[in-house]
Amino acid sequence: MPRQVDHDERRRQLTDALLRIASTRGLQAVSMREIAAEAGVSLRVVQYYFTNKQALLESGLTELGARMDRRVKQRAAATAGELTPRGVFAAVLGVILPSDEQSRLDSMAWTAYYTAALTDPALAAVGLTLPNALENFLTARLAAAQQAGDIAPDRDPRTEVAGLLALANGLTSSVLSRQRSHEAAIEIIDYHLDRLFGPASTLRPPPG
Amino acid sequence: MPRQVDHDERRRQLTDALLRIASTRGLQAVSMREIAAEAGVSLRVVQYYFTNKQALLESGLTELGARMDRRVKQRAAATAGELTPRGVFAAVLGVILPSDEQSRLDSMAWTAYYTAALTDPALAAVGLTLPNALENFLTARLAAAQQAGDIAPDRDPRTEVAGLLALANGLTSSVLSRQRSHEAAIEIIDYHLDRLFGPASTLRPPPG
DNA sequence: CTTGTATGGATACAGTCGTATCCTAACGCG
DNA sequence: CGCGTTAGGATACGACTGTATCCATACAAG
Repeated sequence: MPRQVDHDERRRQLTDALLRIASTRGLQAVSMREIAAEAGVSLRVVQYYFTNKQALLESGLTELGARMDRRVKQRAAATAGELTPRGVFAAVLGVILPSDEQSRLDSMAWTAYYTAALTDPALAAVGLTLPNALENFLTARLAAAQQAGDIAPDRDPRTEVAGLLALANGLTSSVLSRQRSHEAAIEIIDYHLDRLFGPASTLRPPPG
Repeated sequence: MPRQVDHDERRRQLTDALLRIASTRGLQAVSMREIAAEAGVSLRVVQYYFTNKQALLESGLTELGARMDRRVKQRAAATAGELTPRGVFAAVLGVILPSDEQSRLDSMAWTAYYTAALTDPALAAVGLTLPNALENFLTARLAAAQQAGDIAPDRDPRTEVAGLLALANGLTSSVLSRQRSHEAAIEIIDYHLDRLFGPASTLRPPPG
C-alpha cells in the first residue's frame, strides 16, 4: 500500500472550510473551488474526498449538528451536580442562541442550511433529525418534571416545548440580524422559563 | 411617442414571477432567464424593465413587505368595530404565520430573503424596515394598553413584543418545515396572548 | 406620410459552475 | 528493487450565469 492519508481528517478539514464560507458569505458562495481555496488545497483534492457537491453539503450539515450536540453536553457537564429540569432547558435553549463569535458563525450556517432545506428534500432529511430529537428529548423531560410536580399539571409538555424552541429559534434570527443583543435574548428566554418553572435555580434542591 | 407600456404593471408581473420561483424553488433558483420563462417573456424584457438582477431582487423583497402590509390591514378591517389591544396583536401575529397556500409561499420567499440578507447588506437594509416598524408599532400599542390598565404594570412592553415576534417567526419556520401545523402554531400564539392579556376577546368591551 | 423613439427579438461575451479525464509522483509491500 | 496502488496536479467539457449590443418593429407626433 502506498502513502496513506487519514480520510476522515481530510474530510473534516474540507467540511470546516465549507462551513467557514457558508457562515461568512452564505451557502450560495460555496463552490468546490472556493472550498479548495479556503482549505488551501487544489480542486482535485476536494473532488477526491467527496464524490459530490451534495455529499459535501450534507457533511457540512451533519457537522453542524455534531457541534451543537457537543455544546449541549459540555454545558451540561460544566454545571456541577445534577441538573434541575429548568437547568436542562436553560442549557439547551442557551446553546441554540448565538453566544460567542464561533456559535454566531455556526448559527449563520445553520440558518442558511435551514432555508436551503425548505427547497431541498435531501437536506431536509438530514437537517430535521436533530431538531426533532431535541424536541422529543425536552418533551420527555418536561413530562417527567410534570409528574414530579415541578410544573403546573394543566400545562401541555409538547406545546410548551414547541413554544420554547420556536422562541429560541426566532430570537436567534433576531440576534443574527443584530436587531437584538445576545443578552436581551437570554433575558427573554429566562423570563419564559420563570413562567413555566418557578423562579430560577439551576441545581436540584438538596433532598429533605 | 410610440407604443407606451405600463412600466409599473410590467415590473409587477416580473416581480410576481420572481417570487413564484423564489417561494417554490428557492432564491438560488432565481435567474434572469428563469424569471423571463416564468413570466412568459424574453430575457430582453426582463433586462429592459430592471437594470440589474440586484434591482429585481430588491423589488421582490419590497413586494413581499407590501403584501404583508396589505394582509394586516385587511385582517384589521375584517374585524367589525374597534380592535382591542389583544385583537391588534392577534391580527399582526396571525398574519406572520402562514395560513393559506399563498401566505405559505410568501413565507417561504420571506425566509429565503431573510437568510440572504444575513450576508447581503443591501438586502438587509430593505428587509429590516418592515420588521422594525412592526416592532415599534406593537410596542407603542402595548405601552398604551399598559397605561390603560389592560396588562399588568410590571411587564416591559418592548420585551414582550420582542418575545412575541420571535415566537411568531420561530413558529413560522416550524410550520414551513411541516414540523407543526398552522393550527398548532395559532394555538401556541393564543396561549401566550392569554398570558399577556386576560382571556380572549377581540372586540373592545362596550363602555360603562 | 414620414420620422423618431419606445419596445423587445436575437445573439454574443466573459465568467463560473460541477464534473470528468489524463497523467505523474510518492510510497508500502512482496 | 521494482510493482501496484493511492494521492493529487493539470486541464478540459458543456451548461449556465449576468450583462451588453445590434437590430427590427410598431406607433404617436409632426
